[in-house]
Amino acid sequence: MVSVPITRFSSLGALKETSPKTVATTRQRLSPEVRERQIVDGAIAFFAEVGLSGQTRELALRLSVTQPLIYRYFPTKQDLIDRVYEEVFVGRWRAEWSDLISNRERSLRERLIEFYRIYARDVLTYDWIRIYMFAGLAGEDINRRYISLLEDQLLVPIVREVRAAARAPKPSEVPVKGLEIEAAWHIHAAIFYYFVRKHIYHAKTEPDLDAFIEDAVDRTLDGALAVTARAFPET
Amino acid sequence: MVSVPITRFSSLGALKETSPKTVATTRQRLSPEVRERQIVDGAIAFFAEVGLSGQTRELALRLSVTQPLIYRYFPTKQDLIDRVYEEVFVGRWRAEWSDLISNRERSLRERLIEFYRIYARDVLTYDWIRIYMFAGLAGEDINRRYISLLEDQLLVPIVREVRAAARAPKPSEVPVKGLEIEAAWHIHAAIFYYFVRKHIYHAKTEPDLDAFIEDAVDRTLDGALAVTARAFPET
DNA sequence: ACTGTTATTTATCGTTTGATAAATGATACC
DNA sequence: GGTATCATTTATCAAACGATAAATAACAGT
Repeated sequence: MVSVPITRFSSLGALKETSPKTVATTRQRLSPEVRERQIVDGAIAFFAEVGLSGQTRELALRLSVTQPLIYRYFPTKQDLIDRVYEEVFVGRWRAEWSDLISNRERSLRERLIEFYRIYARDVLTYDWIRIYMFAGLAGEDINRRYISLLEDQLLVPIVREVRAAARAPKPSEVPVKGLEIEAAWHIHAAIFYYFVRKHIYHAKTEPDLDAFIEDAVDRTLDGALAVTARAFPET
Repeated sequence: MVSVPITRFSSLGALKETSPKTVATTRQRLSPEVRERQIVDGAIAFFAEVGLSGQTRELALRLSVTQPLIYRYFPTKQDLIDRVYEEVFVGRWRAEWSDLISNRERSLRERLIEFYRIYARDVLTYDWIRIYMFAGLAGEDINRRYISLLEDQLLVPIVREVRAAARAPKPSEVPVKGLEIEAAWHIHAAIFYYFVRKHIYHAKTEPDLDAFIEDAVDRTLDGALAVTARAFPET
């Protein structure tokens, strides 16, 4: 009931050294570009932590900004969420990763290990995996679109390489079965689930990430090769 | 503003045939046990679908009941959520599943296939996997407790059996490494992730579940055996 | 058939929350 | 240094939402 005057201060350090005469307990006027960037970044971290039903007031509090200011930059909360989706999901996939998988100058094992090291570092972050899961549970089609991308750009190439490594016929000769795609998913699932346990369940995980990825690729690739070789006994 | 009288009717068919003289557009008085059961079941389905931030009013609507009635059975919404957790998570794990894994009268492959067929049917349902993920994202410790249970009752036994099948030393002789537990997680992840794709992302998945499970066990177990055998070359 | 019990509903409260309008003040420009 | 611009804040609204109190009616027991 009693409106307590909240002492605000910049929690972001010096974003822009504008006449630091006083210790900025006063209002801070930033350029729209900088402020928008700050709101989007804050929203990503905030929604990743508490979910997309997090309140704009609490987000504003974390940004050390008043809640209506957010509405100057984003007309509705949904607009902000859409921007977060765009920011987090669009453009994280690198086209060159398909080439990395398909480059037969190195062993498939090495290629997969290198790919998943990069993918773990650049994609499977705390923010990404949580927002991805929140979006999935909310029924957004972003997940399905991303899965389509993965199948085209990652899983199908992996199946092709597994076939080649197992000296099995090319996909152009013998069509890819659904279970072979699922097998490629197994490799992916091993890595993905590790980060689900880490970032969503906050469970204990193997601390040596490089060793884990190497081991995960070894085991799941061995299995995929063995079953594929068994399915195509003749060369 | 205008309070529209909502025409209610029993959407549950005949729960209890109490003098079906009229077609029950009137208020239905159930025994507390039956009503509570109905609310809990409805809450499980409702929260699984829309998340734990779903509104009690909408839940009541789905139950064809008024919102305050829920509060007669559960003092707060959190109490209802806790009850949902208890109902969904507690007691779904069967103690005999550990024995199933450890029973060497059959091949490990067969045991794992049978276990995961049962586990998929009894545990990895739409309701369970979604509420489990919602709870994880909300930071509930239920997930961590469940993971501890899984490690003790499932993963450690699997590692023991993999060691035996690969003619490697027993865990009592050579301690289990973190990566071996992770390898057991790979098997689990393959199955689990299939249902995440199905129930959370609503993505297309292999329609033949039995075939999928058999194949998944084949591939991931092959990999686990190969790496374990490689790690212990001598018998 | 009458009556007491209590399951259920109607009405409503107080807070939360997304969103808007008006007031304020920091900065750029002359 | 004065002034216009507009980024930011203060004040507030309306709907949503959890929760409570009082009224109503279904059923059991006599």
